[in-house]
Amino acid sequence: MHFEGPMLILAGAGSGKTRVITMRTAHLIEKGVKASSILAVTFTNKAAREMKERVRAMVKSSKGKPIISTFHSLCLRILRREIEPLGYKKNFTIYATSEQVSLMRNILSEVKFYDKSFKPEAVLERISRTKNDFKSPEVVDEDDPVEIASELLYPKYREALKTMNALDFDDLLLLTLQLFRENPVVLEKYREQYKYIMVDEYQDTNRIQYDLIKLLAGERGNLCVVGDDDQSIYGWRGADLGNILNFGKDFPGTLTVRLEQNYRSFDNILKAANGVIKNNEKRMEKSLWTDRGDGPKVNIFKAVDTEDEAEWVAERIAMLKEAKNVAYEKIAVIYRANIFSKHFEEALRMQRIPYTVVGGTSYFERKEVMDITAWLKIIANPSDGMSFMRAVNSPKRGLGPSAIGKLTEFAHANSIDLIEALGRANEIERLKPNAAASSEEMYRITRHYRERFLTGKKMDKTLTDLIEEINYKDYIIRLYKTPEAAYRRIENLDSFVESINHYESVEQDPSIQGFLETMALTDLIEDKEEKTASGVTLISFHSSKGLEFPVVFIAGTEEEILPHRKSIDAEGGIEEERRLFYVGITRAMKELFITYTDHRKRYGKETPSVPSRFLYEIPEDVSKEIERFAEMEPEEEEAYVKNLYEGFMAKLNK
DNA sequence: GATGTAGATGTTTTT
DNA sequence: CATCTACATC
Repeated sequence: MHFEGPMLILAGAGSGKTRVITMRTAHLIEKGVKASSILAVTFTNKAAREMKERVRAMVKSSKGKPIISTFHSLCLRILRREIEPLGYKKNFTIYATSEQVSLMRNILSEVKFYDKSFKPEAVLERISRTKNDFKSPEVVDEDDPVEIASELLYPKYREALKTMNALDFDDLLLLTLQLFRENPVVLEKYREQYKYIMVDEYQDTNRIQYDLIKLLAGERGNLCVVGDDDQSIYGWRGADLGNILNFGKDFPGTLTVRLEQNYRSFDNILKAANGVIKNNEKRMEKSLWTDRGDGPKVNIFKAVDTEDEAEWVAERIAMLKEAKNVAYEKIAVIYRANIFSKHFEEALRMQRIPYTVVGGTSYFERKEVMDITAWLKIIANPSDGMSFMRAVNSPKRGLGPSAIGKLTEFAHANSIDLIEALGRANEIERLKPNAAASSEEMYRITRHYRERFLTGKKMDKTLTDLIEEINYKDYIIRLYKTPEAAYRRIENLDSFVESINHYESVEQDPSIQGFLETMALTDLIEDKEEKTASGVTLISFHSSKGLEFPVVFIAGTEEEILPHRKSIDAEGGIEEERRLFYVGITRAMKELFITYTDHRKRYGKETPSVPSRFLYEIPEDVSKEIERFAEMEPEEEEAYVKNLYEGFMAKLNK
């Protein structure tokens, strides 16, 4: 019901965070606030989508729609309109991670810095941190060669992006901030537009996001943030816990509300979670409670090794299904690193239990999708050099390093982009006739499809024709030896064409650029997978945030895994790892199993495991260490033995 | 351009 | 141990 002025809602896990934001939005509109002057910012597309749906259900459509958007989409929308004073053109391209990597690789080899110790990824990570913390040059660690190199490489990287009229993810936020700082008139315009601002998952905001929000809220200070300091798990990505801890100081007159009632979990689970998280020093005192009753105790199981751990989890899942008829979809296995999924995949396959792995390679990181996207990108933004290099090589079209070198030189000398250089290939004297012909051919293709994408409809047909024209499918078939592999790739391509079709049908004003943006900012496969996902969920702690499952297994609760080896010495590392564990525990609604091993193979070597220090923080009266056969109902045991037998048979058959 | 191989490396990843 | 990558060799 809060109306104006700054507000902080400390919302514990399962306390109805999203509900609070949507209700307040509806309430504001009811009080006469214009819907379009309300801005709600989230981190994920999923959260934004969910919120949109809930608001739509609560607010009459005649009242208009509030702006509900992720940080990145919001900034993108602003930059599309306002970027020119910053020296970019409006048709800029967004570079995804892999494109950043190739660009950095180029830069490294150009500067002759190319020494194996300089991984483009490491340099980029460093640069990203510099961008996000606004880390000033004086704090450079002189002993760290990557840091020193990054100082040198950062300007080159920026410059390269700018000539290609491209932005990386960080730039979306950074340039928007720069725009607001340098351009009071523009800032004022957006301040007038967004009079009521809400931020979800505030504990995950980084420095830039904080500055952006603060600038937008301005004097008015109608800022309402929702978050849980105990669930801040993205410190390594620049999230600054200080943002939420100091909110009251930053915004005088803040009204703070704590939501401590949990509507998700049984009490024993909550007590375990509270017992763990209270050991953190850097937090705001709060304690979750529930009126749901105790529920079963938290089960802790010690497995012999990783294989045993995975098998036990799989058997236990089979048992839950058999004896209690728990649907697989209600069960999740949570682990520290994605690499651990394979153990569980194997064990579940053995038991013939269906599962879905969350995370891993995303859709637009797939080669075939990226190749075709590169063509679309040079069509939308001819300055995009990285995409040009990619397109020209997939499939190969008679333009090798030497021809491209000459083209680049020519483009540079005449201050034109590479596409234009292709069209004027006949003016380049040293270019071989074959290369010149290939150039003109490629020029013709890009021109032709640019024309069609700009004027015509049926983008999916145009795209299909483009794929045909460049003989892409033949190239894929040649590239992958087995027909199955090639087939899978072609299927992916078809679904890519399908997604452009879908895009065109839902968008009011579809364009090739709009499609590329949707692609860059949302994982196109997201919606699709959400509907088809079935079976047991295998997921990392990080990805599990925001989700809930009736039954949860937390695996690998050992020193050097949770807390992870690399975070033990890091500043604040242990506390963040503890929050990770806390997030995992609070995903469980009814039953929670926590496992660890006696010994496991590490880098090929058998090593004894040490139970995680966090295990000892779970109060004894809410947990129990269970034995293989212990605490089983008779029918459970029967099912268990039956499954054991079937699992054994499956192994034999395999 | 395909294939083989030594050598390095081993977290989390909202966009 | 398993996987990736850079580089050599055919």
